[in-house]
Amino acid sequence: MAYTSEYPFVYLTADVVALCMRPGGLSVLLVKRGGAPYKGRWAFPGGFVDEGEDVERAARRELREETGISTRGRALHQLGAYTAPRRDPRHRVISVPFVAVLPEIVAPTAADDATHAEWLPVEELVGSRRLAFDHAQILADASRWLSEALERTTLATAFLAERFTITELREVYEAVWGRSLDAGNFQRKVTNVPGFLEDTGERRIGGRGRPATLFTAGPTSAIFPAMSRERDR
Amino acid sequence: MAYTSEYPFVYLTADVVALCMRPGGLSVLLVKRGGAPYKGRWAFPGGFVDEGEDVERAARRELREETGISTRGRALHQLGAYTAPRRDPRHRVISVPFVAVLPEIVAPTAADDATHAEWLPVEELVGSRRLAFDHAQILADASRWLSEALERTTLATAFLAERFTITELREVYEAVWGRSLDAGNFQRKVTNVPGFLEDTGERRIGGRGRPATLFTAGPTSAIFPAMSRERDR
DNA sequence: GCAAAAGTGTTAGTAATACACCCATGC
DNA sequence: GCATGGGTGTATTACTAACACTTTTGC
Repeated sequence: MAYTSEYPFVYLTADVVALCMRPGGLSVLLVKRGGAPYKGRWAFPGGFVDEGEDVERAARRELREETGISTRGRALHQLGAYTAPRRDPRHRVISVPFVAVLPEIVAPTAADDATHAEWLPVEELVGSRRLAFDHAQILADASRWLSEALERTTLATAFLAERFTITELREVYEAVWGRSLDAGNFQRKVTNVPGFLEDTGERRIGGRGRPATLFTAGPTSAIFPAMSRERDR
Repeated sequence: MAYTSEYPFVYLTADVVALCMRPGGLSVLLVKRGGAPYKGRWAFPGGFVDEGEDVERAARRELREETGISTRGRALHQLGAYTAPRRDPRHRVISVPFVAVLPEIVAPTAADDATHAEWLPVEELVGSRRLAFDHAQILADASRWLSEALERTTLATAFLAERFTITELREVYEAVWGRSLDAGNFQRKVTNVPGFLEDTGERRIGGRGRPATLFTAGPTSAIFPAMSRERDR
């Protein structure tokens, strides 16, 4: 099938910046490129949007096809659009990346086209030249967006299993913000936001020290007043 | 000139949501569409991005061509990308809108293709069906973005002339947030943010009451702690 | 008992709110 | 003087930050 046009056009791709917490810290799901351009570099799962296909749907489809990971029931956040004329050396390709926050569960499966997918720590990638296209910039923008989202929304719970402790929640904040938080003050803050956390009445057993209460995410998505990240900027 | 492709493609447009303060409140610059689709409805200035052209540059160019208004030296903020498959009934066209905040100076000139441009109050447009394409959604998103930007950044000064009074600045906040603010507390807040306002030493003459001090915008772009918009959400 | 982790109490400091009140101008 | 709008003072309340302290478990 061939397409013709009297005017200049562009190709449209959807990418997924999938994030989760792993022992090495905040990590992002990447696939190693098997072909040109940027062969051998890492890139976000993603690909061309089909004719008539919704961009967010395309992002979910590409993630599933390339890594086997499903985002059913999870919100994706559109980061914007990356449109620089030469970001892809072959054609003008514009990318609409979506951020997906996932709990640490699923290992990616072998990809469909002989590439392979892996979780890599965000911290090791930001300054490096290991990412293809403008994906280092997209990752930096995703990271900044996430930091700000954690201030005003309850998104941090999306990194955790259905039931979690307040310490696990605090560790998400500490990993994303790159600083330690006072455990006592954090406890008080999050439990005083109505609808943020729901007490299950159960305790986590088996750890050292006093058993922690298990919570589930509540119905609220906004945190007011915001979690405070720093005194000055 | 004709273009061919073996894969589905899209057209890329850049639009400008130009905002300014007018007697009727926060207003947006619109052009009346002279042709199909949506003939007779209002739309943001904008149009197709040229081959190899930067999207932001295209936005500035289209605004200038259609309304005569220059955005030299002013920051544009990319709102994201609007990509729904049927947002334009003719072809798949994706729009990258940019928000421009302008002082109340320039009346738009006659447009280049027999359409005409006008400033219309945002408040009258949000619920109405007077806008073409998905521009009502884009305007709502721009309005929300602006409200949030005024909390954390010094963007409000971009609505004002080079020299302005604190009351004029407060009126910007009141118009965007749709609520009145305590004049005394507002005064204290903005003057205590280092680098927000710079005292020119001059006074506004000719008004009623005590003459107000004239300020210029300072070098700071972030406000910390943020301006508070409301107690609860 | 002791270490470890969860969770509470306490105090000080900072900022937002409400509103009273003084200041400087035109008329 | 009086009205008008600019600007400051002050008390209250809300939240954050620092950190001491208590609770509850495993060993």
